Amino acid sequence: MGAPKQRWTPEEEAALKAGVAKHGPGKWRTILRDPEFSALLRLRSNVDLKDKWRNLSVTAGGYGSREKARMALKKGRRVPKITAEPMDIDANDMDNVDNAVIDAQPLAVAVEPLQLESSPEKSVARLDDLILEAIKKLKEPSGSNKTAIAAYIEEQYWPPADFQRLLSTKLKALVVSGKLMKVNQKYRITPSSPLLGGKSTKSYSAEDMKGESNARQLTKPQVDAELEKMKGMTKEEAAEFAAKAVAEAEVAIAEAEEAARVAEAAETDAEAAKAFLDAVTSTMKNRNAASTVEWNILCYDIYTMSTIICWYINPTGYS
DNA sequence: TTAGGGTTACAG
DNA sequence: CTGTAACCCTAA
Repeated sequence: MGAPKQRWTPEEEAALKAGVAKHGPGKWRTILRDPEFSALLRLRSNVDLKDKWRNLSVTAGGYGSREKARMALKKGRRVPKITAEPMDIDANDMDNVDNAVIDAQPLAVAVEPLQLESSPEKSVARLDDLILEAIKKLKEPSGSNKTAIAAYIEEQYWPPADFQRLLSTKLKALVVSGKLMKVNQKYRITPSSPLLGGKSTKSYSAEDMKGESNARQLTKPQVDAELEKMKGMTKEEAAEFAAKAVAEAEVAIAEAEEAARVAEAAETDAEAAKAFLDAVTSTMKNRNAASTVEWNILCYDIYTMSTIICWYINPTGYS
C-alpha cells in the first residue's frame, strides 16, 4: 500500500555518486549524515543507498556482487582475461602516488554516456568540452558560476576524484586563453573569439584547446592514427601503451613546470596536467576493475594530455 | 550497519 | 513472460 516505488531522481543519483567519491563505497551511513548530501538523500536510508549503488554498478558494467553473468557486452568487446596482469609499472615510475591506499575498491566507475566504441569523434569527453557544454546547456544569460557548472557536469558524468580542483584550474586556464569570460564570478563563452589571448607565447590555444564544437579532435592526425591503433589493442597492450604515455607525460610535466618560470600560463596548464595525472595514476592502481571501455578512454586521455603538454613545451619540434 | 540473497513492482 | 529497479530479510 505504501510506496509505489520511489524512483531515484538524477539529483539523488548524483548526490550518491558524489558521496561515494568523498567517503568511499560502503560508508552509506556516513554519506547519509554528511550535511552536503543529507538534504538530497533525506528520503533514502543507508540500505537504499547500498542497493542503488549496487544497481548502478551493474548497469554501468561494473562487477558488483549482483551481476548474473548476463549482459553480453554488446558488440565484439571481448574481454580475454580480467585477471590481474603483471605489468609492473607501479614500482617503476610512480612510487610517489601511494595515495591509492584509501579504498581497496575503485568500485565500478560509472562511465555514463561516453561511447567511443567506434566513433573517434564524440568519444572522450574532456573537461574543456564539458565546461563549454555545461555553460551552453545552462543557458544563463549572464553566464554560469562554478557551482552551477560543477553541478551540471557531476550530474551528467562521473567526476574524477580531483574534480573540483581540476575544474577551478581549467576554468582559470580557459579564461586566460580567452575561451571564456569571467564576469562577477560567472563564466560565459567568449563570442567567437578571434586570436586575442593575453600571452603572445600562447601558440597552442588555437590548436588544441580550441575548436568550438569539435574540440575533441584537437590533436593532430597523428593522435588519431594512434587512437586507431589503440582501438585494436588488447587490454594488456593498451596498459603498456598507457604506462609509456604516462612516463612521457611526467617528463613533459617536469619540463612544463620548468617553463612555468617564464610563462605564467604554463603553470596553470602544468597544474592541470599534474592533477589529471594524479587521478589517472590512482586509477591505474586499481586498473583490474576497470572495464575495457574505461581503459580506452583512459589511454586516450593520457596520450592526448601528454601530447598537448609536449606541444606546449615545443610547439614546432613535437612530432 | 553492511553485504548479499530474495521479493515485489513495473516496463517492454 | 522477461529484465530491471526498488525494496525486504537476515547473517555477521
